[in-house]
Amino acid sequence: MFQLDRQGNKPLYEQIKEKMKALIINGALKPDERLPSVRELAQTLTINPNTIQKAYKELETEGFIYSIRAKGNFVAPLEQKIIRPRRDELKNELEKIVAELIYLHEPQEQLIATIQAIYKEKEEKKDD
Amino acid sequence: MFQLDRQGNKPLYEQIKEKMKALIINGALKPDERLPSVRELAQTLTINPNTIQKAYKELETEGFIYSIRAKGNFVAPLEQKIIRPRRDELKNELEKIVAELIYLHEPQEQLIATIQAIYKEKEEKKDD
DNA sequence: TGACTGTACTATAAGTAATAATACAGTTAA
DNA sequence: TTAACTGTATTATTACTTATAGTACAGTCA
Repeated sequence: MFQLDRQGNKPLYEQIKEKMKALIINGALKPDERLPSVRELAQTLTINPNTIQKAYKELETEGFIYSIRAKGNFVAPLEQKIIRPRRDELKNELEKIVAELIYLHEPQEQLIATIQAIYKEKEEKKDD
Repeated sequence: MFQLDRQGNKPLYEQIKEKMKALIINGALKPDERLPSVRELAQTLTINPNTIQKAYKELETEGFIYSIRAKGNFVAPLEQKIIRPRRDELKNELEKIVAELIYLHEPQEQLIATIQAIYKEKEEKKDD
């Protein structure tokens, strides 16, 4: 499914969160699709089940997945009420990055071309 | 100069790094301008000088400031050889954010308008 | 029934973050 | 030259975080 970096950079549970989020966002995991169980994924990645549990728990509070006791963890369909605040957060992070790119003299046209390329790529790969 | 959030969110030294970076990036601190001394800033923020020192040290290894022993820490002028790798890092982070914005159905035109607005704002405020 | 699920709890070890107190050596202005 | 400032380094201590380990409980389901 994915691999982790053990060289003490980021905490393992943070890495798991990021990887899972990426799979959900790029559509590799569909809404209501089941995630690997905590024990299963722990064995695959050879880490402790508690670490997976921590990652899943935070993904749930952030609205990316939901969990059903004794059945599993599942990809949460997009909820309208989550969109607005999350979009605002993302735009805030975006502004910092763009500000630094401007500081590095990134031309406006070039950055916009980059954005358009990302949209085009996602448009082509979407199959949901 | 700025304030810190003591409610255990992010480490203090990380917050200091971010705030200083922001001041450098938006031009509030000019190249070769002197930063507050570690003891001075520590007193202002009522935190430990070692915490400031840690932040400054990392800002130096990241190329944002340089330090002269017994004189102070200073804003580093932009170095050509730093630009390329840093720009690549930023574009990488940018791609993750844009991917999530697309997941949240942000229209391409709207995102581009946001980017243009940021450029316009920075253009107006630039006085270096 | 048996094997799977999520969840909870306790304990332990290692690492990180922050504070505190000193110390040393170079700069600079009075 | 002195006094007050600079960055830097070191050691110690405390609290928190990260990760592991083991165990347990209750619900699901073939």
